[in-house]
Amino acid sequence: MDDREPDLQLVHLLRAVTVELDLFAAEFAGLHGLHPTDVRALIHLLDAARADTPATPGWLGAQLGVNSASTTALVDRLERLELVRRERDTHDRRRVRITVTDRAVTLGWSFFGPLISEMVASMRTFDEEDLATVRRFLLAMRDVAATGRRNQRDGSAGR
Amino acid sequence: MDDREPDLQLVHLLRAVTVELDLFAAEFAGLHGLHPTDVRALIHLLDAARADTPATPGWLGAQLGVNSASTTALVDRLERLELVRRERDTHDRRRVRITVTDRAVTLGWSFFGPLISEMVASMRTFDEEDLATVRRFLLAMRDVAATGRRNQRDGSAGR
DNA sequence: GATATTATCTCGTTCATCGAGATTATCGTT
DNA sequence: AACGATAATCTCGATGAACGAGATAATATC
Repeated sequence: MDDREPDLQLVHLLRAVTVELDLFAAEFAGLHGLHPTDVRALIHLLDAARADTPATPGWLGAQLGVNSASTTALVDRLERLELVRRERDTHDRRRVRITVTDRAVTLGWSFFGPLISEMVASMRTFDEEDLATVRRFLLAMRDVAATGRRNQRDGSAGR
Repeated sequence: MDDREPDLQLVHLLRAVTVELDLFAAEFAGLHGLHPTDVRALIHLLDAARADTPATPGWLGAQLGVNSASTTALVDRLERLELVRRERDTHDRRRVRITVTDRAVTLGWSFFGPLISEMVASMRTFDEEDLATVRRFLLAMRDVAATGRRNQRDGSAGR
């Protein structure tokens, strides 16, 4: 907490935020008999539904960084809990479309709703220019992490 | 990605960053035969070492949100990999101090070093005032998440 | 010095995740 | 219009991370 370099302080602060959000999700998972991965999956699926992006097991597995066997088991779990449904794609019948149920939307809202509301409320203390700066910052950090991830994977394959 | 509410966009962007960082850690874990939890533990332990905060199994378990049995198993794993050592506290002999080895520091640096460097470099494109705004923002979001987590836990116990 | 509290660990069970490979559907070639 | 090649998903068996319940040991409290 007493980094000389002010920039390092920010790196750790960013990480502290991710730690808190992860713990928040884990707390929710435990309370509802879900596993952390289930919650992460739910987030991505709800996002996809809201953006009208078609979700498939393959896509979901890629989002979460788990292999195909685990993804099948994951979708099985969510289906058993009636949070998602599997539907064969009519155009490409190798594909399975994962759709979220109303129950999942309700559950997700009960979970994220209060948190999001609080966050938005907290953002009200920032003016437009500040928020634009923050957006620029977060976009930069996301890209650094995404690029770093690719480099890590590819670089290690090369040794 | 096309939220009407600009603030919601920022919430999702913040989450996108945490998703990327989690995937980065998972990637690293897989490459080194570690589990995601091991990596998370390592981060906290390296932080504690740098800040000279004494780390114990109980403290570590609280940081990660896992129970005492899992924490014991976790420390066993890390000890077997020679990333940490257990040392009985001389003053309170119920306590075990977890200290990181040089190997852990090296490993952690090889992992986070490049990412942190890239992040710091990217921060150079922001002036002092911008970074102060971002710091204020991240502190606010961290507190919202931390408070929300407590409310979630306490509120559900009350029903 | 008995009792309660705190910190860590042990045991047995459950189930998420993995690697390898099977299955089914589609695409491009000839 | 049959062919191997590629793609998407699923099955199987094995491994081990995480949990709950409770044991053990040291310290604090009365």
